Amino acid sequence: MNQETKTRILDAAERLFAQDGIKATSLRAITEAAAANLAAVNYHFGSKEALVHAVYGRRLKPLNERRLRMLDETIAADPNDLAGILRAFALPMLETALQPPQEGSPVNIGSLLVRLYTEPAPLLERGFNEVMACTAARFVDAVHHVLPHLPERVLYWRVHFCVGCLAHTMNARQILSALSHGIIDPNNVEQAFTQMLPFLKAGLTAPSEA
Amino acid sequence: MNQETKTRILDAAERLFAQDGIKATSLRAITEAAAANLAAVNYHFGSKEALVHAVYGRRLKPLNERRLRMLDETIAADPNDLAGILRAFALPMLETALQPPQEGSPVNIGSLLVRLYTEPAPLLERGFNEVMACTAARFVDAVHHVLPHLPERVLYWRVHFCVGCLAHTMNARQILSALSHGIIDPNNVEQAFTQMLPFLKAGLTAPSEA
DNA sequence: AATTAAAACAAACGCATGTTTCAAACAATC
DNA sequence: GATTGTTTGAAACATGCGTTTGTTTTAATT
Repeated sequence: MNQETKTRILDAAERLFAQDGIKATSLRAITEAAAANLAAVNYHFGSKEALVHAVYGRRLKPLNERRLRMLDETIAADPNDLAGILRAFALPMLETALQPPQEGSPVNIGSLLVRLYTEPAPLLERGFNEVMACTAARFVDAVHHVLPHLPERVLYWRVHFCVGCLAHTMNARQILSALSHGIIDPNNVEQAFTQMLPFLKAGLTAPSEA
Repeated sequence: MNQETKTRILDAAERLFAQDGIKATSLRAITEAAAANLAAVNYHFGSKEALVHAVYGRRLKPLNERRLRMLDETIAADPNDLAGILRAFALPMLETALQPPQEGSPVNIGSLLVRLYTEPAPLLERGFNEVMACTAARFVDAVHHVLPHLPERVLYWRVHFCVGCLAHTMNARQILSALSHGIIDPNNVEQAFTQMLPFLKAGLTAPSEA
């Protein structure tokens, strides 16, 4: 069983989905970029939708597993280490999102993720959302343990804002580059996290009005 | 000169673009929703791309003008009023993004905006980006005046994070709803702003590591 | 060497898209 | 009331899409 072509198609599709969107990426573009025949997608995956699922499935589960593993380790060491929690929350995402397209292609998952939530849609219902949602719930719990005084409603809002910061940092890189007149390199993982950490920490621990 | 059909098409296109995306919305869907003939789009606007420009042009400029007017008023009253600056920055956006589709349809600009930055793309280059970018630059200046000690690099990062919070609040409403098990209404403008304000304020004024 | 399964291939299918065409209906003006 | 310019209308255009088909090539097995 030769998986080589299959992998080439996955890599090409992943890159093109992130770049242009799922609906806007044709099988012809994918197979051309993968140096494969047009019919190969339907042969190896069955349909375009099945290919989409394969593309996401390959990346999403390992990523969230890594985030949860880091979270568990942090909590085991010190359940009140808010910086560590935020590190587990953000760093794996930033690494896979900002890293320049590596050899072998763990390509920009951030751009890939944003498609999941903005594409016309029948994808969101179909399962991948759950994996993200349950990871997010774990972080809500972890933050809640550090900040037990926060009303539930405030907690949810603030975690939501954290997700927004992270998502925007992963996806709107050219905006940051333009906003800063080019003096910031939005692909610098370490800098992104170093800047993000105090911002999120302060936001989460801010005095709550209600 | 009968502008009625033209307006009906703009309204329908705006709604469908926000809902399904630009590329995924066909002229047939638009003209059907607008109770107009298929050829009407090309007659009134020239092409689909020109229609897209018309849809955005109608909403984006007035919105940013309102934001800048609020910003000017705030600064005139007290140039160190960070909360007022953030209010001018976020509130007009939240109102047009979260408000349920009103009569006459100042429809969800948030969803519309996110399309601008995630759709395949030749849109971004074509001008609308500038209007948003120059508004953002004004807010950078305003925040910089309140927090003159912040290094430039840190300032840009933090404003970028603020944009992320705002964008995510406008667009990922179903995520917040799910995350909070339904106890938060993500369309409540006042609550969104009330929660966002202390978060952003604390994030912007946090001690900076570098 | 013959057989068989896996993989790649070129070609075509039916369908939806943006656009164009040209005639019909309408409105306003002289 | 005829004429002119504007707006609608139905149909067709070419193009690109996802998918299917039948055949050929490749690789492994007997």
